[in-house]
Amino acid sequence: MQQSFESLIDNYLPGQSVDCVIIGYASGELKILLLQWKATKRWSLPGGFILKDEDMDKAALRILKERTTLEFPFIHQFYTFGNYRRRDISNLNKELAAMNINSPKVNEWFRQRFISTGYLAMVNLDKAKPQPDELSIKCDWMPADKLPPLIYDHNDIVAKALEYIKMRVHFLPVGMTLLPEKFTMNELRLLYETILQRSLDRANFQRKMLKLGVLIRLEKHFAGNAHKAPYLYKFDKKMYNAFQKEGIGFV
Amino acid sequence: MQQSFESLIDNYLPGQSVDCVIIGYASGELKILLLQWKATKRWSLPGGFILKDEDMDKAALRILKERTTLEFPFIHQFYTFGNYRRRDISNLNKELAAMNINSPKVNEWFRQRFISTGYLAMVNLDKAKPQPDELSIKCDWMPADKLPPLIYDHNDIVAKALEYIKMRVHFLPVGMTLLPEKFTMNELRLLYETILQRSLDRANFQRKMLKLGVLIRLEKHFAGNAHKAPYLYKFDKKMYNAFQKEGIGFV
DNA sequence: TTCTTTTGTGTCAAATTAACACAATAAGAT
DNA sequence: ATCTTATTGTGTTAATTTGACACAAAAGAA
Repeated sequence: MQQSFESLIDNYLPGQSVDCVIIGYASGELKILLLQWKATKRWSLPGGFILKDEDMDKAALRILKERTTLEFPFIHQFYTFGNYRRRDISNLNKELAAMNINSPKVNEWFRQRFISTGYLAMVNLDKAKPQPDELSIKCDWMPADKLPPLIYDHNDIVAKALEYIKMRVHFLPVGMTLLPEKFTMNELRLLYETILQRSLDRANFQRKMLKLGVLIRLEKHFAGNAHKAPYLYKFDKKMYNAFQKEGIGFV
Repeated sequence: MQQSFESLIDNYLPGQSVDCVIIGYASGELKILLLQWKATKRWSLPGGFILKDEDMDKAALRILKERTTLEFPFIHQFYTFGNYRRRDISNLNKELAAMNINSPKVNEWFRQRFISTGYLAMVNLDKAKPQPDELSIKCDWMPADKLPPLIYDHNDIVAKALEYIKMRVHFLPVGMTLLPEKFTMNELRLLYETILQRSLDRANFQRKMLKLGVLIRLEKHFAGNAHKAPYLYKFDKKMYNAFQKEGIGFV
């Protein structure tokens, strides 16, 4: 590993990184995909570097794919973090030593100042299979509202991402990649409530969503419960995409 | 200049830049501050580089101050442009030659790939005094809706900035730095119409703005016209700031 | 059957929006 | 002084949206 990363360094743009906030959703909770580093046991966002001939967006997609083995139809760049002291590297030597890395080149690489751009991706937890990389001990989903302390400014990055998705949900449909293919109106509303951190009136939410025109009603879903069976819905991809492309759909 | 920039290069983060979209407002038009380069006569946004020990936000403020000799109470980072081929440097040699720059170091600097973060600032045109720098022939306000072709991807950067301010104006007060200290309700509404690119009902706009609570009504303004004199208003800075700090004031 | 729980839709007041109305008024014209 | 013109501040009213709650239908268990 040590060798391989050292040899890769020359392919990357120095000083630039991408950090991905991968949001998943399960059992009424937003989860964030985190890595735990072998050496330090500290948690961080999955991130990576940009190849010298690679668009930054493409780098984000590549990194996302590496971590989740999924393709993402939508990713959202939400902010770039450029504070001088955003990364605390005071323990870098120890950390690299603990990883058995003694290459001066690698040391120098991580010692640089990095400006990092945050990308948000959303994924259905059933589909995403976290893949810890060689430097990480674990790769796990953690509840967004009680994350452990993360390295550098990664807690700030997550906070910005959550703020960003909260903003989006106010005027754009959200859920395509967070929910399974078919879902009930209740599941969709619970997702919205989780994102917005407040409860929404069931009746009014349903009316509003149906009126928007991004949902297609499917067959009923008999869950075996002793009560009326809800309809299943799926997103009307054309409408959903149209909304996404409109960008911030004001005016 | 050539010498001085060459000597400055070592102080800057390589591959990183900041581009500023400085929006001004006058006579019912949004204007963008542009520079015209001596050598190529081509127009560009005012931009600059980030000092190695400088926060990126601070770099944006510094660059803005250099161009306008103003302090900005608010700047807004809106997007980071990281496409591999965003800068066309095919004529770089000619351009540098035309500027009498033959330093290989400077050549190499501009030949790098840059990832650039866009910052938006808004300024009252009466106050801002454009300062062409040594490499620029002109420094001028141009109407936002009919800009000349700009270098690199700067037209895209402006488009993103205009989209961003359009978004902001929907849920945050805008105008503090764009309008003079005192203004009429009509002037404020015209600004909003210019940003949103559509007309707004005069009566309803007035009611809504007053209800928001960010305006303080001042004395009447007798313009010497043969009709009823309008009130002047100023922003209630406390309220205005509160709105800004709430960030994207959703819930 | 009856009971429990959840769903889809209904209702209705309150708030907001959109469109237009109109008297008040500043200053020039008569 | 009075009339005229253009613009302003506020009023009105219908249409639409929002928020809160109501209620019958329905699925399965008791």
